[in-house]
Amino acid sequence: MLDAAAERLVAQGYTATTLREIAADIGIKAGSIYHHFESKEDLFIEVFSSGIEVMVDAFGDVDASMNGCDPESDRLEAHVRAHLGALFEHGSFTAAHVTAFFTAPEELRSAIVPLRDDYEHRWNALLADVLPELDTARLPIARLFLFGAMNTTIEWFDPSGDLSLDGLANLITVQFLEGVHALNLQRSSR
Amino acid sequence: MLDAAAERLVAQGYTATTLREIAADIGIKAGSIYHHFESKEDLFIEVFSSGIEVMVDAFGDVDASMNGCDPESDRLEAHVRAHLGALFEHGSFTAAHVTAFFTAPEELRSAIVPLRDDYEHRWNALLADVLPELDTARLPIARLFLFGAMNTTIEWFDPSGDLSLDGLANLITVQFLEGVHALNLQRSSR
DNA sequence: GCACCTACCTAACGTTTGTTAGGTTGGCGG
DNA sequence: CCGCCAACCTAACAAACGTTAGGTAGGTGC
Repeated sequence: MLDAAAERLVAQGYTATTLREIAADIGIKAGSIYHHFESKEDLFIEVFSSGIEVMVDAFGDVDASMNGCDPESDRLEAHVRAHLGALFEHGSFTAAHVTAFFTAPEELRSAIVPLRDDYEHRWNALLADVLPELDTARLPIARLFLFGAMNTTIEWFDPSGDLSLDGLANLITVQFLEGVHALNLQRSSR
Repeated sequence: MLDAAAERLVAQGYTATTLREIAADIGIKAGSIYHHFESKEDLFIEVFSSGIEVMVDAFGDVDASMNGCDPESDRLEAHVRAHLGALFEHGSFTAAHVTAFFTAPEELRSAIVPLRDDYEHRWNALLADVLPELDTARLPIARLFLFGAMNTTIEWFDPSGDLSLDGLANLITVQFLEGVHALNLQRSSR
């Protein structure tokens, strides 16, 4: 049922997704949803936080399997791969979160923001490790660049096409790292 | 009225934006909208195509003022600056298009897609000029990377903050160009 | 076999939505 | 001064929405 809700979210956004549709998708009636959730908002809070949980878990797995000995760029690439994996390989929860979060009402969003912040802080810490030469004030911007590159892939990337998820992760990582590197050179030479 | 509709679109998405809200914003009643547009869908088709028109006009202005003699990287940066200008300096039309397009029903979207394609083709041609060494098969992906970087700025960039739009355009352009350059080196050395 | 609980259903409620038919106003052209 | 038309209004319509009250089927524990 959470799965069905997530898929509808990706396709239609929050307001356009009706409880009757979700109920029909899983073969029950709309009223029965209220036996499991208190309200529509409550249901989608669960969907959105599951989306973050998938990302956080993927992040933690990479952290556990690569404890510092690899080159930093490989570590970053593994995390990029994990984030893309959360988007494309673990149901629609993360995809729903990335595409539909801003279509949800404000009250719902503010219940989710703390979880989002946690995930973003982890990435900030990671980027501070990988890019020690980067001005800390520029760190959030660098993260937003990387998130932008990763998250917009759901609008065009096809996992069954020529380019694999591994390949895409490598593309994004190299493009990002070299870009930031070039920016640093440009700034320090002025 | 189109302005009011665009602002609501950015804030709430398609389905959550009601005709009564738009009417109230400009001081009329909902029924009166039908004197100017045939339907809600019709109204928002106008909003979305205005959003593209702003982008296309900005693109054309840059093309007219920089006819080939500048270094290609400056030309690209000018186009990036123009795209960001369309997002932040010319009302909410383009912003509405970028944020809310996927929240609109399919029938509406398919009426807009041809205009979108036209704009994307222009960028493909531009990138082919600026990056002649890039494999043409990789060109659409490079464009999507660049679009991702530019378009996600509406979720975080504050034009009145420390970083100016000129500065942001430079950041994105350098990051993009160097990133693509590095990817080419990596591929050709294998 | 009785009580109980979970999971569902039916049927409706009040509200809001896009939309429409018909009426009112004010200004402009002749 | 009359006719006309654009721009707006009022008032309602059917449909769809989230939500709720009350009822039913089936399984479990005692």
